[in-house]
Amino acid sequence: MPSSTVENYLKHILLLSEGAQDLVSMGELAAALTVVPGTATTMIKALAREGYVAHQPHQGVSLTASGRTVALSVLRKHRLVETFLVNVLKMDWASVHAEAEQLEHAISEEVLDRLDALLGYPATDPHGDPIPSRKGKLNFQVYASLATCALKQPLRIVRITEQTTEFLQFADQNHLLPGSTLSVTARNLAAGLATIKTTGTRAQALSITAAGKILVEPLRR
Amino acid sequence: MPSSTVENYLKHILLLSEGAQDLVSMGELAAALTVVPGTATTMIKALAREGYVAHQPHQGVSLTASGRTVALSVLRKHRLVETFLVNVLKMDWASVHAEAEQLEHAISEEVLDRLDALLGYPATDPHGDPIPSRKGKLNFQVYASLATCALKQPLRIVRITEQTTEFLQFADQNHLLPGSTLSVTARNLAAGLATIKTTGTRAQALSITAAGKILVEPLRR
DNA sequence: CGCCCTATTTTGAGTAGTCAAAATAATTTA
DNA sequence: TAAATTATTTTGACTACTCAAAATAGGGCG
Repeated sequence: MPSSTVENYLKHILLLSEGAQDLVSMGELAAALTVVPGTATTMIKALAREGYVAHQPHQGVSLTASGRTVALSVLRKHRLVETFLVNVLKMDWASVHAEAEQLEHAISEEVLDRLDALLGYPATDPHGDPIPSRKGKLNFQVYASLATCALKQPLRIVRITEQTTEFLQFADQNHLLPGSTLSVTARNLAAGLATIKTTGTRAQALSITAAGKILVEPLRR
Repeated sequence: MPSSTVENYLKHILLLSEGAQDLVSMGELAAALTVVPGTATTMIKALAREGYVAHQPHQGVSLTASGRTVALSVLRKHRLVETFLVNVLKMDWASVHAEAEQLEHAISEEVLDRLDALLGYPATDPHGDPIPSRKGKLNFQVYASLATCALKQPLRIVRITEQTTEFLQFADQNHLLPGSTLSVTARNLAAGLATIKTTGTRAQALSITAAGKILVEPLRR
């Protein structure tokens, strides 16, 4: 049974390689785990010895099949726990990430399956992040973001790809939740700004960086 | 913030000193934690340095006020989690102990309070063990057991003081659950046996050891 | 092509927790 | 009271994880 440290390394490698399909560098991995780069290197060498990852020295790291299985199981736990905390315990959308970070390493598959049933087998967590299936299938879809989508088109928010309390609180206060509908009225790359208009509120400005973290799909496709 | 190892040491000291009010010996503590006695000694010296326990060398160990606070908080988490697993997730009465053993170290006070509310502020867990209050008050009551109670008196089971899966399954299969009513028809100390009669079933024999783990109160007092 | 900058890796050291086995203290028994 | 038994403590060593700082490797730029 992998330790929670090992689970964290594997989970973060999975998250960092989502989208970008090449190797995860020691630098970004160390930053994500808030350890110094040397620690990440040491740990990755140990994980490689145990068959969880493939390490190309000076290039980066990727998950093996066995590492991916572990990572997906942890991610499933994380996202189902978040869903439980919000939907059942009515906890604050923005604060459940830290809680789930702890619980994901302490919960058994047995408990998880019952939680899944209690929640009605949700496909995504409250932030719109897809929940891996019990068999380890991650329904990964490529969405446009508010930074890349077409202008003046009716959109629905499907996912917020940033879990910090600050960002989630900001999104909450500006009615930028999964399910909300809106459109991008203008975008100025030079100024780094996008202007959006949510249904029922007035137009507001948003940095391109923030806009890139909010994924959307065209309304009634 | 104490590590989960520290939490486990403190919790077990509390459990072992329940009832017996003198010091907890290194031997029983080490056995409860499944470590060798030398490990327990080393750890207890560290805990004493941090102010969680008072250590009388060669005598035993007891909790300080601060150690007791931590231990009660962990116990509260453990028992509320067990109650949740049984009452909400409908898990098996006999298997939830091991699950709670993990979760008790990963759950925050915030989550716990909401769980408490969801469960309707229960006073005991599914085994009849009292749940410490948020303020750290443990409603400790001295009950008779099937090994010590009066004969031929109508009784109600209030608590099972042994958490192993095997014992709980045995209790379950023989209708010896908290709330069940029964009476002890005979007892033979020499043979180490008690004969009990549960309402609606025929008489059955029980070892005095097992009987001592089932606490009861007289019916309609 | 060679130097420089940056990322990575290595080295040495520290913390938390554990065990095996030797040393010591306490208690029981004779 | 002394010897024997038993419990406890100490010692030395090991695993997992971490950091600080020195060494090294790549890639880009002049």
